[in-house]
Amino acid sequence: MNPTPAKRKKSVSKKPATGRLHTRLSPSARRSLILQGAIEYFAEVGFTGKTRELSERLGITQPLLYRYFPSKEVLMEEVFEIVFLDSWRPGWDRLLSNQSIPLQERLIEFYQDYFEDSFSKRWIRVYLYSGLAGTGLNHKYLKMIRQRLIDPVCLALRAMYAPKKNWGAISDDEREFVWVLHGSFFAYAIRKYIFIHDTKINFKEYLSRSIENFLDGAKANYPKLCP
Amino acid sequence: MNPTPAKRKKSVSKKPATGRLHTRLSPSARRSLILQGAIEYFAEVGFTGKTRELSERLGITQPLLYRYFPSKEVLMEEVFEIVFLDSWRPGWDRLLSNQSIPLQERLIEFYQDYFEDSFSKRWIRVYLYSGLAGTGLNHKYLKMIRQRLIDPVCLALRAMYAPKKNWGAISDDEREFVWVLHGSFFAYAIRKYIFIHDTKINFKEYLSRSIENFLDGAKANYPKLCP
DNA sequence: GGCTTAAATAATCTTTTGATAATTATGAAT
DNA sequence: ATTCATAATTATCAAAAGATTATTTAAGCC
Repeated sequence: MNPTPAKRKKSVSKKPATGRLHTRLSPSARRSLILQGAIEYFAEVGFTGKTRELSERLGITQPLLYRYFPSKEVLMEEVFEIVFLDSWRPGWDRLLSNQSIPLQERLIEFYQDYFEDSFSKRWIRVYLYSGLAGTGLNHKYLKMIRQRLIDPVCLALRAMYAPKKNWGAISDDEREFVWVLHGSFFAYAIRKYIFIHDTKINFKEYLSRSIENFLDGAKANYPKLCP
Repeated sequence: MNPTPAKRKKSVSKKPATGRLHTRLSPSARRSLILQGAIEYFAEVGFTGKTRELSERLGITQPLLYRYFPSKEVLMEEVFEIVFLDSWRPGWDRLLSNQSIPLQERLIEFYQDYFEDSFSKRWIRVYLYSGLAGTGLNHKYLKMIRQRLIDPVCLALRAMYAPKKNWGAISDDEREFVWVLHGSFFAYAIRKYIFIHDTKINFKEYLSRSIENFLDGAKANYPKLCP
């Protein structure tokens, strides 16, 4: 039996300067702030991150999160959704299919952007955490990459190296051929940002060299994929 | 105030067949069993897995884990250690440097093994969890791969495609060239086992095609890496 | 078979953390 | 300035999960 129910320490206001104890925002503004903070936070610490810590960073109380998101899981799902699906620049579709530029240059430009946006320190952890957590979003993401990146590159390779062949629908073998390139960059990002593997290379040179090497191989081997 | 301290239900023995309530093993035997079970368990569910669940699988009580490992973290670290460092078959060193076999065949054979052992459903999650958790083991692992795989392949590429050039020490540019191949397979494993991406391809053909494509590119581009 | 050691268990503690209920106080409308 | 709807807080719950203590019991030894 506790003798006295241990009176709580008087809470010290975290914004002492202003007279207001807290700011009152419109629901949409607050919701958006929370979401942005959550992306930031989960990207950094992973999805085992704690709601209390998140709220602290946001400068709000933990229960307030629950006013805007019914559960941590729902909040996480919205973060996934944004990171996975809203991270494709619309211009990339045009770029990748733009036949007036050599494929090599298209790929270099695309991957320079893509490393800034997606294969970045900011996102790469989210991808992996999401994958490990087994959310269904992975499939949506892979499907998007297939439709907007893999398949267009397949078509470009056909046009470049075997334009006269009688190709049917794009096969999984062709797709895997292109995934090799994409995967090698994905793995590079993991090594760099997850495994913290530092190398003294010129990134831009690395990029063009990898792409050039890929295309040189493709010239010899992609045509063989025609049934 | 609870009226009566709620007598616990009489526990039902989980091994009812035998007369013994539990088996008594030597410390080393029990420890080893726990470690094996932990590898199995954490590989399956990740390192957010629960000690209670692990103990249940092992057919022992949860506190018994603490008799052999002071904390869950220490147990996890031992699992990492085994998975990362004890997973290199000694024969691979000889295979990769065996100049009497074409490099292409050496690589195919190596990666067939490596996909069985390391880039397997069993291990790939452990790699990623360990990386995300930021254990120091990543560096040891990368160093091992560099010394035993990347560098030997670099030397083989030099010997094959530019034997007369005057190479110095292996450069990071050369290493990254080879990491592209390794990374593309790593990414393939992640797609397959983490993102559960199913493709209808013949794996062995995929493997040889990727390696062939890599080597065809290397023939044209690896010599350019000579300073 | 009885004795003893320590392997193993049962019971329990404690901390962490997601979530809810009750209360306060902000800022727009009047 | 007063009112009032609701944004935000304080206080609290409840379950989960790592860890500890006290007790039981299996197996080697005489």
